[in-house]
Amino acid sequence: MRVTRAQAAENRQRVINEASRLFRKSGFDGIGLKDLMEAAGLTQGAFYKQFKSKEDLAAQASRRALESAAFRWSDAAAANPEDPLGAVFDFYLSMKHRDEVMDGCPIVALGADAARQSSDVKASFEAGIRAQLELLSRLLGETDGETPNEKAMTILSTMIGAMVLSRIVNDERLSEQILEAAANSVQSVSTGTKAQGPDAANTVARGESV
Amino acid sequence: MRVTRAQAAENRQRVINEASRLFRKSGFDGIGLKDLMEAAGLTQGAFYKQFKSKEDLAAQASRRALESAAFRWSDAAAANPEDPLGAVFDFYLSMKHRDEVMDGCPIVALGADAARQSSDVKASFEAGIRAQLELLSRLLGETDGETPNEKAMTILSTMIGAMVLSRIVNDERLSEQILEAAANSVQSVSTGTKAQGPDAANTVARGESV
DNA sequence: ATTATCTATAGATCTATAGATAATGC
DNA sequence: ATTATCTATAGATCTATAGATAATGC
Repeated sequence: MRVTRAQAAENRQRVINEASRLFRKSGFDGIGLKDLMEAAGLTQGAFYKQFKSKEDLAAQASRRALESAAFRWSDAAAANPEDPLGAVFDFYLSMKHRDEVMDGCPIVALGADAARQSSDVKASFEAGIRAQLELLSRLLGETDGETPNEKAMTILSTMIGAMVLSRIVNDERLSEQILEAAANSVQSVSTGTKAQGPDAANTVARGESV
Repeated sequence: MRVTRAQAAENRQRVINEASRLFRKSGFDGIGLKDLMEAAGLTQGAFYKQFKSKEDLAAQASRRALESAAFRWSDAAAANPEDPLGAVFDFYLSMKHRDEVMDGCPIVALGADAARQSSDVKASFEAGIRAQLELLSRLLGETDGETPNEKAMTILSTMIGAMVLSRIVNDERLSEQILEAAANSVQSVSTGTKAQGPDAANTVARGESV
């Protein structure tokens, strides 16, 4: 039954990865150790050789989720060198992102939960939030030393709030409108221009050619 | 043991009120029926004469929480007829609000949870969100018929996102900066002016005299 | 010899139901 | 007679631990 040290380390990573997805889907309290371990192909009994407690896993999984989010952000930015910032907004504020809770932004999926968790979990989130603020600041061209940048904080707040709202409401149309309004807003905040009419601004926010 | 019909109705309201607070504090999955009923001075056994299920109570309590939030918004607006919108921002984006989870904005406290709940719970939230959007639109003087208003959606997103973020991070200073950045932003979006320097804008956002 | 994982289980807690009780409401 | 609440409990599930097992690592 025992496996190699390398295999055990790999198993541990798989548990953390699955947990980072399943916690986002169900909340920290919405899924048990049995299901978390089974998702990684193990049984519940193996849990406590790898983790101190469920809370410990929550902190590890949160860190992983936020690292994964950082990758998605920089991937999106890298995919469009013309307008990296617009690409980040475009991907983040999309219906696709709204519908993929398990792989989407952990701040949206677990934000309310995280505020109630241990300081370790919150530390995982804080590190991820700082990373996103720094990326935004850099793309805004406002690395004025005094990080975190105010404009970046505003933009991140708008993005997260919009995604939270768009996931709560039943009305598909309202959900989409909220995302579009946020896209227009962050776009105009980032360019320093005043918001245009919905249609024009929306086109810009979506990165389509004019 | 039986009580009058009026008393029973009152008991029911007390359960809903307590639940609306305790769910915000602990999440829908973070508190059980036993504790919810005891908070209202009853025992667990009385629950199912009043509610169909825990999920049913979650929907009722969500509605109550959002109604209560609506009152706080209009109270804040009414308290400052000179600048009702600024008063709403001021109260919402305050450290006090950040620290009073049980009586604070349910969208922030339960947003991530609500997205996973039944359609009934989401309907409770959606109604409350629409009410807040309408109040914001009205205060913005943009009741252009086509509700919900885009500016209102952006402002609400920013407020909610900022509060979510400010509650997650351990660092008190960062937490406060996020709220201040959001206050500056929503203030400048609502007045249509471009954001000023942090200090000046902050003064305005806080409603202090210049 | 050590140990990663397994099966099994302890003890607590969760939602929901059943039946008793005592007061209301007719 | 009806019923709001109570006590008690069923049955499921949760976190965490204990001891067995079988393979690794020395």
